Amino acid sequence: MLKTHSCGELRKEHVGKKVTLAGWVDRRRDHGGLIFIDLRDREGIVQVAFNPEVSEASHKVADRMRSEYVVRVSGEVARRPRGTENPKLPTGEVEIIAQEAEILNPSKTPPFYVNEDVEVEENLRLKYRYLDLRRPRMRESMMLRHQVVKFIRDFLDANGFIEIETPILIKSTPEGARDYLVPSRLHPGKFYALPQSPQQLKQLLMVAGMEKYYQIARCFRDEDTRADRQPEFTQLDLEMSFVEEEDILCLMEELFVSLVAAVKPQMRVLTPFPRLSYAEVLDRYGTDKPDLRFGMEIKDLSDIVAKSSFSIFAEAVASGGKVKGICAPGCADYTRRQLEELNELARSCGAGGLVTISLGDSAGGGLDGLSMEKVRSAAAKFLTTDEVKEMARRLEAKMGDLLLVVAGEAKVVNLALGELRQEMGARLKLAEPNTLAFAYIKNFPLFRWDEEAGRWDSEHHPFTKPWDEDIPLIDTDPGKVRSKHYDMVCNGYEIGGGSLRIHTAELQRKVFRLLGYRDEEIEERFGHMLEAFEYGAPPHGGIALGIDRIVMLLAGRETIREVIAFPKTQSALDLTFNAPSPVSEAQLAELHIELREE
RNA sequence: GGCCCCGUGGUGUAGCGGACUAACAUGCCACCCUGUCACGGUGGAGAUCAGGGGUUCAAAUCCCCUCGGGGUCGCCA
Repeated sequence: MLKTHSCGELRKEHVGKKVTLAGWVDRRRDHGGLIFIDLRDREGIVQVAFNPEVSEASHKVADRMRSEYVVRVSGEVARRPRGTENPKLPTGEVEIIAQEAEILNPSKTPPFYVNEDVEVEENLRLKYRYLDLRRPRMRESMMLRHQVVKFIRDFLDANGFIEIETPILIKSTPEGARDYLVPSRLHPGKFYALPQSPQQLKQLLMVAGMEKYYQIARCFRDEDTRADRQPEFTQLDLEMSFVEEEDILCLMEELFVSLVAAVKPQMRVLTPFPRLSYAEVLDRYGTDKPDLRFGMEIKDLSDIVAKSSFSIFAEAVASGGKVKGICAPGCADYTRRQLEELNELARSCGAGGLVTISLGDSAGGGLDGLSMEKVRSAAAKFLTTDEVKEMARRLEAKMGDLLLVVAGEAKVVNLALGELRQEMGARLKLAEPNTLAFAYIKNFPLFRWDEEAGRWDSEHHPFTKPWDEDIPLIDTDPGKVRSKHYDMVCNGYEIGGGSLRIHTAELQRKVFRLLGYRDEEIEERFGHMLEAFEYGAPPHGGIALGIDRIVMLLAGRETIREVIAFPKTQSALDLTFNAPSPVSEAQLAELHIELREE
């Protein structure tokens, strides 16, 4: 090794030791006589003092050093003179008195600060990702990610799981997300596809008797990106045989509780993880991935205003819709402009509009003193004091609060209020950043009617097991069939999902038929699964968790790009390599591909 | 594909019709400086204001188009 110690590890116990360090120049302070270099490596920073009276030669070398030069320094670890210790550095009690120094490689002036944590345009960071990754924030992200994956592997190993790799070149299945395709050289006109997830493979591993499988699996989906979505991403994929739903949910709960305690002990995990039904979360939070770090629940007000002379409310109820609301605490003094923004948000969700009801000013106080003079609302003249009081009471409001009420079709009302709840939660900073509020969402419908295609579609995927008692409904009322699927959510993100799977060919075939596949299609696309299920497939189930999103939440970052070493842009470009790129005519010819004019 | 936001020295920002010959901070270069640690001091270089077109006596500033980036809806079984 070119070094005997790492910069970050040196403490006063090392005083007197002769050490050799190698790393990058984080900062240089030239005092004319004395030169100080903050030397940085992966583990941290230590100050090196170049004194011409100690070593004329190395002082000369230090004179040429600049930011991000790669240098090697030998010298003695010394206690810093009294009064010059730096409490901001873990190594701040000591410094290296340089005796020898060499520049291993100079550096151009970096295009952005490596030694300061300032915002830099993201495409510049991505182009020079190798410099960006030197910055402390990114280094911490990468280390955290490593610790998370390491912990998961150790945990699952201790619980009897074995890690098995599955192919990256596999078969295209037109259902689900758009596939990334790989042309075959040996089979003209045929293509492999990159896996969207190892779903079928892990089920076959259960048929194979592996009983407990997991994989840190790369998955590929050719769909548009988001802050929490990339074309390729990493899942913790796992599957178990002979399990019931709670076996998996409890195991994952144990995993996360111990994981957070190990890698982020300063974060609080709310336990036990609540199990909520899909219908319930839509009703109470307006989304299937609620942020449960704060309340502000959506309440049904339909019965209160069914007979109201405010026709928008009364008519919504009369035509089978709902009137629901949330309470924004302390927002009674919101300006017209602020209220209009919220109205706009509600409309963008498809709502006809938003009715806001300000309860007095921000003076606070109980509802007893509420009179219509203190109510500010476009609907004020149509509402009675009792109606407003009742609504306020149900929403657990007090004077000074703002009621946000939406009327219309239940689905739209929930969606709009869900968005408003999220928005108000963010504005009022109701979500504690160091808290992780996990929950399981269960009892999804198995099928959803696809208007466009005019047929039933799987809510998740066709291998999900229905409730036993609902199986007859597949023939009579598919929309009522409940599934054995569960999602794991945390702080408003869906971080994973799984299910118990169908393990008999008979039931699997029945589901495929409902989804509109002809028998020969079923054979062509899923024959391998159906046949496998005829050779003693055990009951099984599993879950897949988004590693990128989990690390993002643990790192407190806004996008998964912050926890991926080389992420892609929104338009799926890799700016470090400039991928995708054209290929030569020869390469195309070998793959039997001819480009067509667009 | 729709909608929204952003693009000004290397970096991050200010300027939002005339006082802009474009400001500030930092970085960079030179010189000075032996206890700094975001060292300090003096001086200097560095910007066709993303690109194109238009309105105007006058455009970084207003309008249109294009490009690039981000957010989001659709999409993500």
